[in-house]
Amino acid sequence: MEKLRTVRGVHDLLPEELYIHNKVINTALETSDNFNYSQIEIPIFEFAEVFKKPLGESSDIVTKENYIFKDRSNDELMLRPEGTSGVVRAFLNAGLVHDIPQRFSYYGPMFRYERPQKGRLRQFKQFGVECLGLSSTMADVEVICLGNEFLNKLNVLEKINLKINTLGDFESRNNFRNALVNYFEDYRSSLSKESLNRLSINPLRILDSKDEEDQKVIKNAPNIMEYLNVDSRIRFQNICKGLDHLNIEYTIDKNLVRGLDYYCHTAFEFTTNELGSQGTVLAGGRYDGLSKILGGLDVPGVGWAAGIERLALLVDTEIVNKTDVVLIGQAENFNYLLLPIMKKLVQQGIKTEIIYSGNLSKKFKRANKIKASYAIILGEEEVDKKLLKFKDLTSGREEFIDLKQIIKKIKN
RNA sequence: GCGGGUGUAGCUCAGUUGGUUAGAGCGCGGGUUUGUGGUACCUGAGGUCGCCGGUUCGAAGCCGGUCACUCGCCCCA
Repeated sequence: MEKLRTVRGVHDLLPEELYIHNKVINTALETSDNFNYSQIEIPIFEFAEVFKKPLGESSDIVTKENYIFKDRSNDELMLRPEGTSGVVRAFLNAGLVHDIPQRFSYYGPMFRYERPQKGRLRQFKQFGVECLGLSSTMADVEVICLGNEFLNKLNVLEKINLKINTLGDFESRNNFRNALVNYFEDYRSSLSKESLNRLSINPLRILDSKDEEDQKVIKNAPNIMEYLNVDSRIRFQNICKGLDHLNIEYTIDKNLVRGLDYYCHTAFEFTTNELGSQGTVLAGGRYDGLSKILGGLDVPGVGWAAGIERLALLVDTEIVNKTDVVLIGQAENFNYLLLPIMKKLVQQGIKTEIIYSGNLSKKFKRANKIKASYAIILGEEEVDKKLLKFKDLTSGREEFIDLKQIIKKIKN
C-alpha cells in the first residue's frame, strides 16, 4: 500500500512558505488598492467555453494543458488556467459595460496540466489586475506602473528586467504575420521542428524560439516596427514616453510576442534570470478583442498577471512569527488556571501560547523557540500572593504583578 | 509531451570493489535541575535505503520498470 500523497505538480503549503506567499499577495493587494483597483473574486471553474473561446481551440492551454471535466449535469467545465477571461466574463455579466472604466484585481489558484518544474506547478497562484474600458495608452502605462510599483515594494526590482513590445492593431499584426510567413517559408530547412510547427499554427511564436539555428534565421526576420500602421506606431511611442516619464527602465524586445489572438498593441513581461527557464514573473498586455469574443460589446482592456510562487522564490524575507507571551504553570495542576488568563490576553489582541508539558526548563526552551517576548508563570507562590510572575524574556527581569498591569506592560 | 540528473531518519547528508545488527549532524522527546530559558552534558524515539520486479548464496549500492522531484525543451505566471 502506497502512502497517500498529493498529485503531481500540486503541493501543500506549510506555514513558512505560506507566510511568504501571503506577503506577496498582501503587497499586491495593497499596491493595487492604492491605484484604486478593487478586488474581485471569480469562480475557480467555469464553463469550458469561457476559456476555450478566448484562448483558441488550438492553443496549448486548451489542447494539452487543460483540466476539463463533465459534472453530473453533463456540463463541460474547466478549471481556470488564467484569470483574465473570467474577469471579463464577470464584468460583462454584471452589466458593467455601461459603467466604465472598471479597475479590478484578483488572486487565486490557476490550473494547468504541464510538466512540473521549479516555479511551474499544476496548481499555482496568480495575482492579476485588469483595467477595462480605457483604450488610451495611459491605461497601459498605468498598469505597467502598478506592476513595477508592486515589484518595487516587494524589493525584488533589482533582480528583474522589464521587456516591452507592441503587436500592433489587428491590421498591422496581420500584415506582419504574412510577412513573417513569407520570410520563414524560405528558410524551412533551417528551422527547428517546433518552429516548423509554429509556422502553420502561430508564426509569431517562432520569434521567441531559443533554438540556436532558429535564432540565426530570426536575426534577419521582418521587424514588427516596420509593419505598424500610423496609429499603432504612435501608440507604442506613447507607451515608451509614458514609461520614460515614470523613470521606469525597460528594453524593447521586438521578439516578445503573445500566443493568444485577443492580444493587441502592448505586450510586456517582467522577467528574472534567477529562476531558470521560468523567468517570467509578471506579464500582461492589451486585449481589446477579448470582450467581443466572449459575446459582449467591444470593450478595450489591459492588464497583467503575476505568479505568486515565482515571486515568492525571489523574495528575501525573514519570517517573523513572534509570540507575545507564553503562559507557564509550575506544575500540571496549575494548568487549568492558564486558559482563563489566555482568554483575557487574547481579548486584548495579545498573541499567547500556553506551554503545557515538560519541566520548567523545557517550557522556557519552548518559549525561546517560539520567540516569546514575555512569560507569565503561575504556581503555589503566585496563588498565595494572588499575583502572577511576569518575566521579560529579553532582559530576564521578573516581578510579581497582576494581570491588568501585565496587559499594560505588554501593550506598552 | 520530449531529453538529462537525483531519490538513504522530520531536515542536510555519509555509507569503501554488492557481505551479516544502515550511520552522523541538526531537529524532536525525556533527564541532569520536584520554580527558570537562549549555552553544556546524559539519554530516548525515529528508516521495510521512493515503490515494484530481476540478477545473486547475499542488494541501499548492479539491471529493468514505475512514481516523485529537479535541469533543459515545449509552453507560460
